[in-house]
Amino acid sequence: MPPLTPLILKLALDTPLDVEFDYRWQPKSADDPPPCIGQLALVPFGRREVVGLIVAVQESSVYAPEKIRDVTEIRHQLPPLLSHWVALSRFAADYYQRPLGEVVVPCLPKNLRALKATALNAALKKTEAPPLAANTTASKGPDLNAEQQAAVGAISAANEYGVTLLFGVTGSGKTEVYLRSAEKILDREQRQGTLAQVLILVPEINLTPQLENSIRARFPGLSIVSLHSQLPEGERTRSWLSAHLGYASIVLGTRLAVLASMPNLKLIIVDEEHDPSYKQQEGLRYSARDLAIWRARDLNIPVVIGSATPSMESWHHAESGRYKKRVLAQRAATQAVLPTISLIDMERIKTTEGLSPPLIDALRTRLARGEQSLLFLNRRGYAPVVHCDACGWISHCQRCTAFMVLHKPERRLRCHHCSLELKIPWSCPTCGNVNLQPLGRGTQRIEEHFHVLFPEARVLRIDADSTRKKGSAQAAFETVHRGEVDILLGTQMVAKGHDFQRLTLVGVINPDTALFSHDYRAGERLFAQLMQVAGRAGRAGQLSQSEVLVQTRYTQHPLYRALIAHDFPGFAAATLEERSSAGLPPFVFQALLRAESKTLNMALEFLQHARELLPHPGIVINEPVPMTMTRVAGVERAQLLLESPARGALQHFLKRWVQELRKQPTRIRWTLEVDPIDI
DNA sequence: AGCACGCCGACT
DNA sequence: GTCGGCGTGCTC
Repeated sequence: MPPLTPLILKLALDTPLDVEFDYRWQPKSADDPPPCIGQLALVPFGRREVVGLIVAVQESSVYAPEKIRDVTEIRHQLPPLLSHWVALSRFAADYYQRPLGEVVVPCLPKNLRALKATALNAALKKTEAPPLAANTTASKGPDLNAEQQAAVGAISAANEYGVTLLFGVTGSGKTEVYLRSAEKILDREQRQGTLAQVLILVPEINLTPQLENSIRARFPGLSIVSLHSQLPEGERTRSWLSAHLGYASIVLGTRLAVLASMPNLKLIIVDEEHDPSYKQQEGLRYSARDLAIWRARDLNIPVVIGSATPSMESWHHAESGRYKKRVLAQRAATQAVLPTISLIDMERIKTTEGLSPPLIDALRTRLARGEQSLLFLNRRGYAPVVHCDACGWISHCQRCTAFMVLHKPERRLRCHHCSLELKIPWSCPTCGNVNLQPLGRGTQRIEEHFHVLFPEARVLRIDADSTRKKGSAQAAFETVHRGEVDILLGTQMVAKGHDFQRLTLVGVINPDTALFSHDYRAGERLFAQLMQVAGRAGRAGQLSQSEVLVQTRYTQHPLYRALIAHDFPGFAAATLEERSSAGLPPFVFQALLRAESKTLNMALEFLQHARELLPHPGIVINEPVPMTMTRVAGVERAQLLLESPARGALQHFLKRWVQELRKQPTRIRWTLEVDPIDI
């Protein structure tokens, strides 16, 4: 019998050390199946055991033989992750400057990286294969208009990589284009006898169940799974396995689903592509939209990104011809028309509790007609600050560079940035004055005033505070849909997704602060948010003309002029012009090094040191500066902005720079963010 | 990141 | 006399 020769396996493990670890695998018998790339393995690591991904199988190691430890177990029961998936993970790791193991291990469901394989085995048993002639026949959807048909035709005809930007106002039927394109591609592949899968990414978890139900109804013969972070662990494992085994024809998920293993992926759709929640803000700080596009290119398949208010990056690419642009200019429901948007000039008008007479009149009219109104104020709580008229005391948070917000129903002052919470002080902490004043207005204060103004109206407030309990947001929205609410009032939570059939008025209070933000993306976000909330009105069409009223002190501001004209292209052109002349993205590429420390000086000194660490031709490294919100929960924060007109040059520098930074002896926590969206 | 070892202050 | 603070060192 020939000697059984051992193999060396290289594993990616979930550790900040940016190396792959060598392990020995010794066959027990001649027919012991050898491990292969893409399989998971349990290995001893230091004093514990961990699950890692096999990224190479070799004959020998450069590492001293006595230091190499044996693999504990290969997870043969799980088919290997394919090279496309590993390539995607490797790209994400390189691009966002993290070790491969920190990408590939945490994105697997917990049951796959557990030390015992029992849960994995149970989930494998429970994950059902679909009937092997799967029925791709879709139930009949609504008729498409000419624009929709043209978009579906172009998307589904493509047999190769290409990015289509589907630019369509809310209600123009983008979802229908997604579903019809998916249907055509699944059908085409089935007729060719190949298996196909479609990945649909959406920004919000709470909008997923609705879309999931409508997709299920459309494709009764197909297996459809959803993937998002709030899924119970067992279900998440089964969904993931279903995608990985090729059983699920459609995977619907939030940003984390972009890293789902889908061996037969043929089409990717990214809905509301501009939405900031596609950007992961901790750990691996990736953009799911950007990774989706990379993935499509690697697989040579089409990708559709859709929005009524595309990101400047995507719009720029569409204008330059790099992406194909498809426009849906009309609302799809036959009688539905766009709402009229008007500005209320707050410079000239007297208000009561922040509400102008025209807005109050409009609300009164809707109440009389039995129609619904929505009031959008992106500020929760009763008042953002409490103030003492006598001595000037203001409700600062002790631990953050922020104010404590007054929450009247809870009788608390709350910091929205750390967990700090205090009883409302009965008198001024410095001078004893009992007459403390709430300054400014939040949703609670408007709600209180509505009860005075319209005692007969049914008012419902929806914000993070009113929906703390699990399922309460869902329940609140159902109340609105049942028509049991006359005036809906809320923060950005009410701006997304829901079609309110009886809604004919949208009021916007105090959107102006974003116009003067230090963050150059604030305008882009405000425009998107206002278009989105405006889109809540007039979806059904059978009621009277819908109206959007925006209270502002800057009626001549170009953003508002474009808004009332429903002119996103005009707004985008002006914004891109500004970005180009100011040298901002998408015309330059950025990275941000952030440092956290007990004192601001330590953070700034570390960044200054980092700045001088390496020569950096072609890359501008700005002065270290304190972050806008310098202190959060007692930690001081500063940042360093890097800019370059060349993405490749920036990437090349970051790689070497991070290697140097990791070597620095430091007690300072730092993070690097590539393509930051909050500056 | 974990997890251990190691050397100094306030408690049963 | 021990419990425990977090400094520093290592992980194939």
